[in-house]
Amino acid sequence: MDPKQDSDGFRPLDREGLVQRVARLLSKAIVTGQLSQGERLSESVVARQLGVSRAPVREAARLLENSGLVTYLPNRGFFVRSMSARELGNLYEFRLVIESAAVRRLIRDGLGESEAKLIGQIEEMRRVAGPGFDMLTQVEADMQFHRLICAGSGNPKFLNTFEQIAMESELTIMMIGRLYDDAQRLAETHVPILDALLRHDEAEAVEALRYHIEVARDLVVEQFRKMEDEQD
Amino acid sequence: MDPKQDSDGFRPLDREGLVQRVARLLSKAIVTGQLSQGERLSESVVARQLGVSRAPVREAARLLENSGLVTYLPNRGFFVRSMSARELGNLYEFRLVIESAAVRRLIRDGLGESEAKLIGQIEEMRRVAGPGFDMLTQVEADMQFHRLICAGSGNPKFLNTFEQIAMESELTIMMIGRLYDDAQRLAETHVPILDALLRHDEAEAVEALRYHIEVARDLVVEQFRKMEDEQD
DNA sequence: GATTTGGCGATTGTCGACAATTTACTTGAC
DNA sequence: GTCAAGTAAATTGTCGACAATCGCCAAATC
Repeated sequence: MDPKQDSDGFRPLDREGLVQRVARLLSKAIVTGQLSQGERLSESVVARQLGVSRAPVREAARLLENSGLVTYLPNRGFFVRSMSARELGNLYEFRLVIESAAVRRLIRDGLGESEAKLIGQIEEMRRVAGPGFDMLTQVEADMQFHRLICAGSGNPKFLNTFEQIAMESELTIMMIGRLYDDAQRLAETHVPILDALLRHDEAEAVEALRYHIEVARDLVVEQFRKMEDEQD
Repeated sequence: MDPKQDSDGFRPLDREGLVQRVARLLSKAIVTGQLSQGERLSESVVARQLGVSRAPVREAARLLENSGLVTYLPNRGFFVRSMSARELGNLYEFRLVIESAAVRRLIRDGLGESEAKLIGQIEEMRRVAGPGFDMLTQVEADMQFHRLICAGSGNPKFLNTFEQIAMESELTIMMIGRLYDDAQRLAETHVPILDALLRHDEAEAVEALRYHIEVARDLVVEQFRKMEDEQD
C-alpha cells in the first residue's frame, strides 16, 4: 500500500468545521451587502436562521472580528463593521506598508515559483475584467495577485497580516458597488509591478506598487465620499 | 498554585469580562514560563483550575491565538506556541516594518503629546533597568516605548498589529530567560530613536529604530541558538 | 514479527438552559 | 410637556451535559 502522495494537492477531506462554514456564510453575506453596515448581528437570530446553536455562531463572529468585518462591543454584541473615509485611508496606508515590505523580500530572496503564479494571475485578471463577470470575481482576482506577493515573501507574517485585512479591503470595495467600469484599467496597473519584479528592480517595484495602491485608494475613497454625500 | 495575583499593575476593574481575566492569567502563565512551550492547554483542566466553565476559557484561548501565544489544531485543542529561530527572525523583521512605518507617520504628523510620553518612558526604563526589578517589568517597560510609537502614529492599524505581536515578542524574550545583564545597555539604545524623533529627522529615526531592533534581534536569536544547542 | 483493525479513554464540538446585563418602555412627578 | 426613575423585555454571559472525534493500545490477521 503506497501512502497518499503528499504533493501539492494534499487535501482529500473537505471536512471543514461548522464554525468555518458559518464564518464563510456570514462573511459572504457582509461582503455582498446582504447585511448593511452598522447592522446588529444577533447571535440568537443567526443561530436560529442557520439551524445551529449560538456557540458556533459566536466563535465564527469572533473570527470575523479578526478579519475586521465585524466589531464586538462587550455586553452589546456583534455589529457589521462600518467604515469612515478616514479608516479607509488608514487601511490602504497599512496595505502599502505590508505589501512594500513583502515586495522587497520577494525580490531579495528571488521570485522562485512565485514568478509563474504572478504571471498567471495577471492573465486571470484580464480574463475576468470584461463584462459578464460579477464584481466579486474581479475583486477576488485582484486580491489574489496581492496575496501571491505576500505569500511568496518568505515571511508568513506578511501573509497572515494580509489575510486579516484582505476581507476588510474586499468589504470596502464591494461597498462602493461599481468599481466595475474601471476594472480593466485597474487590472493593467498591476503590470508595472510584475515587470519590475521580473527585472528584480526593488525601487521600481515598490514605486509601482505605491502607485497602484494609491490609485485604488483614491478611486475607492472618491466613490465613498460621493456615497456619503448622497446619504446626507 | 498561588491563590491571588492581584499585584500586577493593572486597574482592578470588576467590569472587566471574565474572558479577559482568563486571557490575562493564561498569557502571564505562558510569558513567565509556568507553561512550557508545546504544552497542551486542556480546556477542562484550565476551567477546573480557575473555577469557571469551558466557554470563557475557550474564548480566551482564541484571543491568545490571535496574539500568537497559542496555536489551535482542529479537534485537538490549544497548545502553547513553540518558536523556531527562523520564526523569531521573521517576527523581528515584521516588527521593524510596522514600527518604521509608525515612526514615519509620527514624524510627519508631529509628535504632539507623544513627545512627553516617550521622554517619560525612557525615564521609566532607566528606573527599572537596574537590579531589584524582575525581567518582566523591564521587558514591559521596553515594549511600552514601542507601543507609544505605534499608538501615536495616527493609524490605529499600526497599534493593533503591534499589540498582536507584542505578546509574542515578550514570549520570545522571556524564553531566553536572562537578557537581564544587558537591560541597561538595551535601554540606552532607545535614546537615539527619541533624539531623532525630537529633531523630526525621519531618516535618522528609522535608522536608529532599525539598529535598535536588530541589536535586540541578534541578542535574542543568539541566546536562543545557544539554548537550542544545549538541548540537543 | 509487523501491520491492520477494533474498541476504549480522553478531549473537543455542540447544544439548550439559566444568570447577568443592557435596552426600551412605561409610569410617575415636577 | 419634559425628565427621571422603575420595570419589563430582549440580548449577551456563563454554565453543565451530551455527542462527535481523535489518539492510544490491545487483539487479531497475514
